[in-house]
Amino acid sequence: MNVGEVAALAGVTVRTLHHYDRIGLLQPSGRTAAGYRQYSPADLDRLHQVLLYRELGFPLEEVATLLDDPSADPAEHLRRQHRLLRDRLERTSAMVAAVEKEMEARAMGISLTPEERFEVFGDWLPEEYAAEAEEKWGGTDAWAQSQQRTRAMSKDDWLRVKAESDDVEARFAAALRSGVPADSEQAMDLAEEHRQQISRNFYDCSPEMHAGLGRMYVEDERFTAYYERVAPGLAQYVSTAVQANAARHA
Amino acid sequence: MNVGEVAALAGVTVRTLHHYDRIGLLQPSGRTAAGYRQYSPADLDRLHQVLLYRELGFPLEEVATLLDDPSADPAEHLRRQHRLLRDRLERTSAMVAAVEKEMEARAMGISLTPEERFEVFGDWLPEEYAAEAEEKWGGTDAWAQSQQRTRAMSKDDWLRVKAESDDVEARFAAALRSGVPADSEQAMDLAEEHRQQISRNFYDCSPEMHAGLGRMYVEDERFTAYYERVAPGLAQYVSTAVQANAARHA
DNA sequence: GCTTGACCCTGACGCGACGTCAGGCCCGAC
DNA sequence: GTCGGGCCTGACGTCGCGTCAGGGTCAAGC
Repeated sequence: MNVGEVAALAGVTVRTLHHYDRIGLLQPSGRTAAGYRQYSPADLDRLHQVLLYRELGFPLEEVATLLDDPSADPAEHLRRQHRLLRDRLERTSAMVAAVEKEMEARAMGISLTPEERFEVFGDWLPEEYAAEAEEKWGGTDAWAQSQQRTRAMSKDDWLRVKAESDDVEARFAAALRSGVPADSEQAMDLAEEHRQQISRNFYDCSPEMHAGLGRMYVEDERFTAYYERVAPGLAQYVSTAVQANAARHA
Repeated sequence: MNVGEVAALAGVTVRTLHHYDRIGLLQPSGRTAAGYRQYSPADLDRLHQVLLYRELGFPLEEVATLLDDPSADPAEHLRRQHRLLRDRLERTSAMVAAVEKEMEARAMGISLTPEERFEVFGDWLPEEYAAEAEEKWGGTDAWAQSQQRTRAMSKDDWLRVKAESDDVEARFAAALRSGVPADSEQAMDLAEEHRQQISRNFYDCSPEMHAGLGRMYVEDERFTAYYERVAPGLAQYVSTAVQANAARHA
């Protein structure tokens, strides 16, 4: 195969293959009389490895040493790639969860601290700054800001949305008071209503996402506090109902 | 907050913040008399957005236009980020699955085509090259190569491993012949043995991974063919048993 | 009040991984 | 034989910073 074909197959540009050739990362095993690069199956194999490691963020030079290490068999590469990909999967889900949390916080008018927001990034040097920064501007105008931001919605819209969610919360509280089990059909129906309300007014909320939110309601104190202010025990109640409802939809 | 603190909090270098300042992507809202950069909570907020979009692969200039677009409220950013992150999650799982498939193919001595290997990369221009390249060197020495590669294992080791898996396959076939249901305890025990064999000899194979392999045995014709050669109906049988076993372990 | 060490500033150059011409050769189809 | 598409080799440009160099700032301790 010549460069153009390989490039098309692998989804890279010809220039990239030229580059890999020049830096010695992937030298085609042959050339035609006219000097055309000729790639063998083994070359493609190597290219595949290169692209995987590149995708995983390795600098090309390191990729070269990895692949040229004679003491590393292909199975070892696969195991390493597998491990790294799973790490990445985990990190990405953490980021997804963080974004979902932020969305829900906005919807409920709760504002997160900067520390939390950055949590999913750096390579976490914890405490240290946490306390210090908390001091520095823990109780500023964050709420007002958050409120103001939601002003993609008009004030009327916002009031309507607020009324809607107040309504569901009140009915949740009533169910809790009258002893309706949190995993009963009635409670699950309320949860479903809650989910659809979020989807309509804020962001598309799948049952799985909703279950995640449910867990958060009891794990994050601010969300807990939000519901506990409506009625004691409500956070746990809503959490259970929401998760039961998600299980029902699975 | 001054640069050092922000950098530590966000997990970036001071130089990065300098850079973002100069290109106008994130200009701190204030300076001290001595010229020290002073970052406000709103600045941190913006930095957070910047880092998210950057992580998602946007060039900084585009990030700036996104964030400066006055017609885009924060909720829209969250929705977009959420969407992009889920795409990424999907792509990463696809890559994980591809690596697992490759590992299993190696373990079973099956070799994949280059097209398949690259499938998870490019932005897929399908057919077109597929047929052509298949022609070009569909039936080369790939098998021999693959065998040779596994020579991180000595020949003796390989024979032992092969004997082990032949044994389990034979017992699967026997169970199938004597009418033992594929989701019976007996079949699941065989599946579990299969899983542990893989883990011992090739790579750490969780029940979920094993279930994925099980699906592949009936979805990919080459894996199907492998088992069908041992006994007709065995691919489906093993697949069912493996998935049942995985469900039992969940 | 003065030193000291940690932190901050602004250039300015360097680098990795290519993108993007420019100028020219090659090759199969008509 | 010529024409369009593909290939070649420089060589310069770009993006997102890393890495000094040379110099001011700030709080702590003496």
